[in-house]
Amino acid sequence: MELTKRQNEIIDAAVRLIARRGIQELTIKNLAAEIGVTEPALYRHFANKAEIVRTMIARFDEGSPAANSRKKGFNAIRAFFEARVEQLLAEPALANVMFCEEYFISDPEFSEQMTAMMHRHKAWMEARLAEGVASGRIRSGIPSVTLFRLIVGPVRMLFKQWGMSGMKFDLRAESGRLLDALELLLKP
Amino acid sequence: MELTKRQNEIIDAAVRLIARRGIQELTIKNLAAEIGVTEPALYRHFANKAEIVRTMIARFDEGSPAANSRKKGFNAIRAFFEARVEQLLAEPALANVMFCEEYFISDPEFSEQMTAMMHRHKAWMEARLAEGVASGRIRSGIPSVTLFRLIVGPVRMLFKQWGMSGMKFDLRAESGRLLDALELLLKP
Amino acid sequence: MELTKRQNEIIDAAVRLIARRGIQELTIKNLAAEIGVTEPALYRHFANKAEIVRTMIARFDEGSPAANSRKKGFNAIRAFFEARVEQLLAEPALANVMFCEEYFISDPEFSEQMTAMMHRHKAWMEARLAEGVASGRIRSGIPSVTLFRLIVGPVRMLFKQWGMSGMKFDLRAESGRLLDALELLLKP
Amino acid sequence: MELTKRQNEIIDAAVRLIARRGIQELTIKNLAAEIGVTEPALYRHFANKAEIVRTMIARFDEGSPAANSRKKGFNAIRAFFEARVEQLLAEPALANVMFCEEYFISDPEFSEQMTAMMHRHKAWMEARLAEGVASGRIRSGIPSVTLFRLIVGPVRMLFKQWGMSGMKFDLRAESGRLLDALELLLKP
DNA sequence: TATGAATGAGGGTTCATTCAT
DNA sequence: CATGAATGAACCCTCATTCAT
Repeated sequence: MELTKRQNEIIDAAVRLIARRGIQELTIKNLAAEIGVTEPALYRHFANKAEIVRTMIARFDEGSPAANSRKKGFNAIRAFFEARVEQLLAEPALANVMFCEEYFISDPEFSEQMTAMMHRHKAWMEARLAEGVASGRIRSGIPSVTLFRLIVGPVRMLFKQWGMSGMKFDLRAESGRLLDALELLLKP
Repeated sequence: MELTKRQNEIIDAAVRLIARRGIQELTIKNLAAEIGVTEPALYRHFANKAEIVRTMIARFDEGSPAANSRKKGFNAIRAFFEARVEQLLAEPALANVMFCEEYFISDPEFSEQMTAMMHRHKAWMEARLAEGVASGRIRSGIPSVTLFRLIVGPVRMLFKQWGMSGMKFDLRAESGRLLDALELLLKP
Repeated sequence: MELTKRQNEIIDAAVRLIARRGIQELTIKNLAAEIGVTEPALYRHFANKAEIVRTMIARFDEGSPAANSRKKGFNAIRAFFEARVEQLLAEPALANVMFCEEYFISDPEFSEQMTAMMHRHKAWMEARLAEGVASGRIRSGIPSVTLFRLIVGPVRMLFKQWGMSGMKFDLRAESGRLLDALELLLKP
Repeated sequence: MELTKRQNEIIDAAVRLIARRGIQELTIKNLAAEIGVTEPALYRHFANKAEIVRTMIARFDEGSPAANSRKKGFNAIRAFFEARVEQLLAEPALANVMFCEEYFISDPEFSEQMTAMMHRHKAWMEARLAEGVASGRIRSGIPSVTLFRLIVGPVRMLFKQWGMSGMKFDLRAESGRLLDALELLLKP
């Protein structure tokens, strides 16, 4: 995804706006004011509001950890989430963006994009889980979709709580505890 | 919470609307149309839109499992979630309502209400977890907040996936598998 | 077509607006101002601007001369146009409305409506022309579509000139001369 | 009228745009896109949009038949319209441009230009009609303005129908029939 | 209890045009 | 000669809400 400087500025402003004031305040007017231009100016850089939001989601996903790591099994999963934690600490506003999905459910284009993203993540994670099971580091006998939920569910909840709490607790420490517990529980 | 017949009708309609068309479509106009009255009619029964939403959330929580069960430890937690599953199967539209929290983050009154609800649930669950640890049926050594996330995170994710998938999979079976897995993993 | 009092007021205002300031000035804002209400008020009475324009055209056509006259042949045609002249004299603003067709060409719904109207008029007139030919009062040998153009073309041009001139000449007298000439020329 | 190559390109694009998508779609943005330049580029060649439209109308009129023909009376008129037919067949897009007059009624500058054009045509045609009456080939007794309408009205209607029908009928044949009929009817 | 009519505020978007580069 | 970026004004339309009836 190639974005111009201005496009990135706009996406940044959108993220800030959502973080500070909630998704409902993400209006073209507020966005323009946040950057210091008039509303029509935004339309030189994006065709419409939907495109801004879609780009925001895509850019967020692109900042996603490289899957070409050499790690395997649970270690790869841990690395994935640790990278996500660093991403959030670097740009805390993202925490609130992560959970706007429901807002866009009615828009089929968003739904499609979000579903595609989710499926990609799920496929990747199930591959890592399979590696773990194969190498005897992760229990067998639990359906892979259940395993996926057991891991991703708590992590998402943690990220969300951190965002909703106003980043008031130590995300790195808490996510460390959570991943340790997960690793422990999943051992055969 | 005492609601008149008409008030309940309105809340029902709101739930249906969110379920079918998403939170963005919950407008006074659509709500009135859904019931078959004009917009001002709604203001005879609720002071404003915020009150409708607040009442909806509260009513949803009220349908929450009785805490006065005689069960203890993980059994109580399992019973809690099984009751939630039955509630969802009885009124599937609720699945999509459960996850509108973000939408209301910016409104301090909603935030307060939601936070209070969450804290109540958390306190109750930590008490049950403590019982489980005491009776030796649940591992010790994991911080209670982490335990809470490990349990509630996956269940919430399951409910959400069910709602977003259009109720396309067998919720009772999947939640059974999830709770079995959780019980297994949490055993010392 | 049943229109409420307010709907008729709105259509009247639209006609006045077009007459005085041209089709380009027919905006929701101007229309609302012309009636003395705010813009959203219009949307209680019409779904959108297109519906206003479509209703305007339809109402204009409805004021069209009764086809159930007992007259036959050219006499019926003459009566038709004389009635149109009286309609225009009674509401001169209509003259400018008659010729906005091009403006709406791009909108398929308008096109359809206009085409249907035109076809109806044409069918009626060709029937009258056939009567005239049968009774020997109108020359035979000229294709009916050509005859139609020979009659309607000049009349439309007259109406348009009257509108564009700011109603500055005696429409009744000029249309009398035109119809006399037409009758004379068409005689065998 | 001296136009640069680029100016002619712009006018051509304007004509195409109106022909294909209607007068409402003649925007600076669409015009620039049609040529493949950016919007400000157009302002190197024309002072503003009004000038583009005015030039378009003027160029259309310039392509008008030479009045210095040696023909007289109805023959001259027939030649005039036959030349117009050939002009339209050569550049069919013009058909839709011919009838945008109403759109510009509100603009006094356009009105003036259009009125001047019309008056010129009318004066020329009345001179030809007078020749015809003098030589006994055209009936006398019909006011010249009425005669003008009787001739120009049907022809304009034919051109317009051809444009609106998407050039779907044989314009040359139909105009031949129309002119034949006119000549026949106008004979003393 | 409900309605018809209205409103102020604001939504996203497009317009012709300008200006520095 | 053309562009990228921007703008003021205006567009149509929807929002939650009010008020007289």
